Amino acid sequence: MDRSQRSSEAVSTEGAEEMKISTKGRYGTRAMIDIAENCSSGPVSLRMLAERQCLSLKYMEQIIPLLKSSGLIRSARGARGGYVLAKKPREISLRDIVEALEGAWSLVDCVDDPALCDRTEECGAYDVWNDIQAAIYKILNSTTLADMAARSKKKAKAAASRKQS
Amino acid sequence: MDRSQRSSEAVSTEGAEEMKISTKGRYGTRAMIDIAENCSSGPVSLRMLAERQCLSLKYMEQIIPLLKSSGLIRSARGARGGYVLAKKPREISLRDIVEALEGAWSLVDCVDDPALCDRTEECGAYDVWNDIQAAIYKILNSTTLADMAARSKKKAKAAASRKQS
DNA sequence: TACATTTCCCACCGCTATACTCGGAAAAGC
DNA sequence: GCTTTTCCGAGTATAGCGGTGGGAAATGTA
Repeated sequence: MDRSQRSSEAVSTEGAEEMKISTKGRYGTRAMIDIAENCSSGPVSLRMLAERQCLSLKYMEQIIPLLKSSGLIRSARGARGGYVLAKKPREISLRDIVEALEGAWSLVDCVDDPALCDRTEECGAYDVWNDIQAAIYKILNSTTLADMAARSKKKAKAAASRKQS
Repeated sequence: MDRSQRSSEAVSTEGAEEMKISTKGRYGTRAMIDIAENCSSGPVSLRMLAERQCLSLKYMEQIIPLLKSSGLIRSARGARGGYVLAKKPREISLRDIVEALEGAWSLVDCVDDPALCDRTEECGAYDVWNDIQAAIYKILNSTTLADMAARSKKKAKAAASRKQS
């Protein structure tokens, strides 16, 4: 039980964890924001990223490939290597990111594939699930990495000036 | 492998089940709609409900208590017993139902309890998670059981007339 | 050329939740 | 007294979550 190298956010183990964005999704988007903010001066290594974001390096090594295989980032191996964005921050939506990390997703299966449930024709709840999913996707689609990076920068600045005063 | 008594919707076992409304949530709301539609002529038994909705009786026996302990339905034991709504359909929101079934819920923990993550002050993603959660709750709050029951009835009628023609 | 850094790959692990099934007791109407 | 019903507590198989750990291969730098 070596607690000296505490990593990440102290995952809460107390009940009812269902229907959440997983750490994969959250850590991954944080990684994307971090890369967006730091890749202007060359590739960002996972070591630095994990340190800055206070995340487990080994765990990130597992998450990052998902972003790469979806074509959101590119990698450079070897010393001074790391990751860079594959597109402009404006052109990467949060939906791209979440979908890369958590897979194509639906709130309930029957919304995506009505064949799974022969009751959609008579189900009074179906429409609501559909509405909720649409609302989520609307936000996911309209939020870009550029938006989030800007927000992050703004917050950092605000925090800094608060410290100074 | 007794497949003679096929129940429910054939839970898909193929990957990526994360971040969904669970069967508890879905079956439970369907149960509520069914009770709303059928309790005018006396309590509805789980046997009938499960049959109509094509759900496992034994599984429902486990889900229904959640709705009862949250005060959404009342029970009558013994023969001719069953369940009735404890309030008017107008006064039961989908949020009440989902919360009874899945527990108090948040998309990501730090949205509900910022103490869990000391980075909310600088996290560029936090606001988005918050927005999404708000959008979901807006729909959950504004949808009532009466709405869903009405929709269900309308759909059933449409289906029937389609069959007739 | 040696070396440190970095991505990459694969295996393993404990834990918890999901989605059930099963058996039986207690209540209540007929 | 019999059947119908709720009620209660166990047990179970499977899979995902959230990691850790051990290396191999690439690639800049001294």
